[in-house]
Amino acid sequence: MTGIKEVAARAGVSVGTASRALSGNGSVAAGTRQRVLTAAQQLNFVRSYNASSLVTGRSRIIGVIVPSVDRWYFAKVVAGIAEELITVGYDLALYNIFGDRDNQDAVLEDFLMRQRLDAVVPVSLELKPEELTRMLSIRRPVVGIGGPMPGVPTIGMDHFAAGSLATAHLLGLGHERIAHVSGGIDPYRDFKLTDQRQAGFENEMKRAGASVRPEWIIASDFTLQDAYNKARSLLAMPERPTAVFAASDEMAIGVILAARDLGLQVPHDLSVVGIDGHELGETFGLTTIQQFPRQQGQQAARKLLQKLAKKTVPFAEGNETGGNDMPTTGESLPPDSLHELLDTKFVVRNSTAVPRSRARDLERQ
Amino acid sequence: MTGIKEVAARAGVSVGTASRALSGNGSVAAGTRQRVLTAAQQLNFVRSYNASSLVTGRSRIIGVIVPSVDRWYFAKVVAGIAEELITVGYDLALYNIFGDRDNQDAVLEDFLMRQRLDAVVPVSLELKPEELTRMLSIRRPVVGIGGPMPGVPTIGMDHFAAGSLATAHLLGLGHERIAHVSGGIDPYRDFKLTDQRQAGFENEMKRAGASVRPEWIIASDFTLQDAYNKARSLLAMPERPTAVFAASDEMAIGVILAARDLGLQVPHDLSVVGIDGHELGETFGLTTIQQFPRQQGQQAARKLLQKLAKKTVPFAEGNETGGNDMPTTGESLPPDSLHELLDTKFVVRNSTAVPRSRARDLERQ
DNA sequence: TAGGACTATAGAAACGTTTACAATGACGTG
DNA sequence: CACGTCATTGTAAACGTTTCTATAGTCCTA
Repeated sequence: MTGIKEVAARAGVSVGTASRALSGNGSVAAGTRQRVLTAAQQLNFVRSYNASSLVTGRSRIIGVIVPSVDRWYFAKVVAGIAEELITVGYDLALYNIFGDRDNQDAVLEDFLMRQRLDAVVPVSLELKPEELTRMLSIRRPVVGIGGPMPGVPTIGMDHFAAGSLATAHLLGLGHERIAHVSGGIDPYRDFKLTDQRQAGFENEMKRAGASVRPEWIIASDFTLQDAYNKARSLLAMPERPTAVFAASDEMAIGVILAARDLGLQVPHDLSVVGIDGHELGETFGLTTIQQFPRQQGQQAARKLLQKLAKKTVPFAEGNETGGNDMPTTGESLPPDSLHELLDTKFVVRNSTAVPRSRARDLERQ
Repeated sequence: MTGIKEVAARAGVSVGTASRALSGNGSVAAGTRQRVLTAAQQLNFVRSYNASSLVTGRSRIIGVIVPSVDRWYFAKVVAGIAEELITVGYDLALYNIFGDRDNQDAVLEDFLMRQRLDAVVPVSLELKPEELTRMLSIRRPVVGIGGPMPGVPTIGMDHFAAGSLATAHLLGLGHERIAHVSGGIDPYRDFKLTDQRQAGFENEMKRAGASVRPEWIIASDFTLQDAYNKARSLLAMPERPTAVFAASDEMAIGVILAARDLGLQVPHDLSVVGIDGHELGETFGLTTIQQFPRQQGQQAARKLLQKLAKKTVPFAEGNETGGNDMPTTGESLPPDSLHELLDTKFVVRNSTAVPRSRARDLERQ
């Protein structure tokens, strides 16, 4: 194993000088640096990250905690973070929680504490206050993705606004009997996003004077399959909605498939809106509110790297500068400069239309 | 920062003893161990992984290299590996190549060399011989997932057998005009799996005396969207196949959707088979050959951990013992004990049936 | 009871870097 | 010309563990 000692020896300098030449810290005469560099190259020297981590206290590893990498959203987020980190030579340590609280606790205890992470990106993690405290106690920068976390900068989208927008779109087309498929069961039970999207829906309905029927609020789990099954039941009822707002594209497509299998025509018999911007939506012509998880990941990573750059690593930040010019879509969330909302894009395709009854009325005129 | 020194002091022992008590290596009196343990707990001690990595030479980090985490197969594989590693306290460093050769090179150079990985899992990586040599030169265990790699143990499925099986199923139903949608374009151009699945198809067709029409071999990219588009062209032709074997479920579903949109009935006008076991397949009633990427990941991880357990880390292994009782589905690959083939499961649902013409014949009898 | 085989412990030397400190010399300024 | 400043370098002390070596004690057996 060829270490920095050998390099120094070959270049005829001390290890200190060699280290300075190699790392770029401290001043080294141009000629000397060159000699060290070529010596290193000739010896095929690679610096031991362990050793330098030990003394510098920074590992160049960033932890990413996700509920489940194999879900569309999380996979994209991880890809975004990875994309950003790879360019600057940081490693990405992935912790997959599987929506399991025990796992989550284990991860928080076992890994975050092992001083080996320079920073952490919790994504869509619903932490209890004491867990949050624990996470912050490692005194490393934390940038979350998903919902806001007290005292932690986060990147996300405006769920309430998205719910409102989707609903307003349907109402605007003339729909009054609108169902909502939410993602609130099992592993995602206490995800705030579910409540917020639903709140946006209900709020908009109320504003328009449309009634929200409890039996038309369907709790699903973000999977196409489950939404399909539940939509079949819903749409088979004697009285059915003319439109469905699903809290995710996958669920929306489940609804579309269920409708098709029941012989209903989308959008004429049933309009469907989703949220996400899932690739599947293109093929199905799904009207949706696109978010950009990959960019959320990138943005979080950039924010983190920026924090890492200024060596000062505060425990928890009261308030941040320079975060106030962000696009705060709608007035749904209190202006919290810690929680950065990324823009979404409303994409109207042909899964939504004027309801059949209304269309007849219009023709008649 | 409370280190092992403080713990030792509080327990009234030397650091050596404290280390032995905490790590479980070497002998420590039961009472002493207990005292050390409680001291550690009281001081909230957490061992510095950097320091111990430095001296032991093992980092407890395993690198996983995937083309793109946000693809179904890779996400599942990563989840499987993560699941296995989390239980034994290993960290997972994720390298997302994005199907980009430059990135791939950068990763190989920058990361594998940084002695910080205890082992590497390349998944579906097509390496040039010199790259393979380089990867093995880090003298750490390597277990691949996907195709076989010379000198490296790998986990995968039998692509040729799957191609044969899918085709035989269609032929068995009476189909003769069968098209194949393969996954051979752009980022996946030189994936061996594409060729093998196609070879299985062609071989089986030949055996049955059915003709393989070049214009019915469609190169796609594993995405639903692209397969949908290409299938629309294919199925709109005056003469069209009665069945399609797609090299992945996502593409198969793209074909089904295209057929539906053209007014064709699946399975009566068109039978479709896929490969994968994608969850979407359930909703579409897709006949498919299931593979289990998550289990492939787990298996690879287990194999790796096992290698890691016996400290001896060979450079490259000529041959392995204990790997010969594996399920070698079909006679498609030379029996190579390094390449472990995991079982697949043929799931017949209702996207395949006797072709309409044949059905009429049968009725007539 | 003497000797050997263990067990439990302390002490100190690694592991491979970075960096604080000190020393040297060159250069510019009053 | 003397002195301060600055750039360059060497030396050695960290960083926080693990593990090797040595020593003292304990127990068993011949």
